[in-house]
Amino acid sequence: MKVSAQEEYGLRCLLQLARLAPGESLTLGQIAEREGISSANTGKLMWLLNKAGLVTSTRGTKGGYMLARLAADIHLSEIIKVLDNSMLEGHCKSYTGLHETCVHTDDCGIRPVIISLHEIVQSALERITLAQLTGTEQSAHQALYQIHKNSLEVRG
Amino acid sequence: MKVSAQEEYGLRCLLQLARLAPGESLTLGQIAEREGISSANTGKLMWLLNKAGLVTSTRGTKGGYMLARLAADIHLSEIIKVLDNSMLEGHCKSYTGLHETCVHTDDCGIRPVIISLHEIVQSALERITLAQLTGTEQSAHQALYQIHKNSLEVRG
DNA sequence: TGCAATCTTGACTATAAAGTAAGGATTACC
DNA sequence: GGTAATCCTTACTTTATAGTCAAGATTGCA
Repeated sequence: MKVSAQEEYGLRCLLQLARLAPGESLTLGQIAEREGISSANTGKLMWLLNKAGLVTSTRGTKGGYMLARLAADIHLSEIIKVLDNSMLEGHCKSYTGLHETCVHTDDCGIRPVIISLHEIVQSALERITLAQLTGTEQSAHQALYQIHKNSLEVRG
Repeated sequence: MKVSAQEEYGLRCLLQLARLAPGESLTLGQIAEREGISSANTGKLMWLLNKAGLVTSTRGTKGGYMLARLAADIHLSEIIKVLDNSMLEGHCKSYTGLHETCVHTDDCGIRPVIISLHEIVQSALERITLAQLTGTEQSAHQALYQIHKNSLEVRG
């Protein structure tokens, strides 16, 4: 259970764009340099983000990438979904009903756990926007920590 | 961000053992058959779980696997940790301080998010025991859903 | 128009995760 | 002791993920 490379670096690239002043843009090379990854790899990620409508791109000289919306309107849940929307694709195919001979269809104690985990993570990601991550490291951490702490307090 | 195959099937194998009456055990072949995966693969998973002290094994005729503790004393957090304890091993090596030239050391907006996500998931897994999963599908789901719902209610 | 800068696309390679196979070691039973 | 059942261990194969490369398409500018 880990954040994939694609998720992490894609999010990093978006964060670079979110830190720009309004109207500014960055080229592939600039993003790649700031993130310390190759242009080729960055290109692949930006293509995904562009296809999903999270960024806009312009080609040719003076081209580059910008966020398609305000950073405050882009939630982490949407970003993660674009970069790897497969958390619910369990290895047991019965989740999606595709594999009818699966031995777990009747008495599966695992599926509800995976579904609940997905909901918990998703609801945390829905509460954080790109804009919140552009602040200091401390403020971003506090925002998420608050969510975590809340869930602890209620249970006692 | 998904549950790995090793995590899912390892958990499934433990659940088979948790459903046994006290003193009963299952062989590799029996576990494999019930889970619909190969004996070879099951053997690898059980070896991991045995090494970590979650199950005990006896060799030879009449051998097999049992839980090393009561199912009510085994929390999902421990199981996941054994099967894939790498959620915090981010792709950016600055998380662990291993990669000193990482461009993100000073101004990393991502690390706190990953750390917080880890804490949120971990705290949910700490609240669920294997015993809770042996009940009906409904009861297990409800246990986790409650945690999720609590975190929502506090935020309003 | 021609050139340079840029994004786009598809095929390729490398690395990590998952799964398989086979022989060795241990135990129970006769 | 011998034999059959079982777990243990290492090496191998397959598959999925990550990352790279090179050629193509679009744009701005002289």
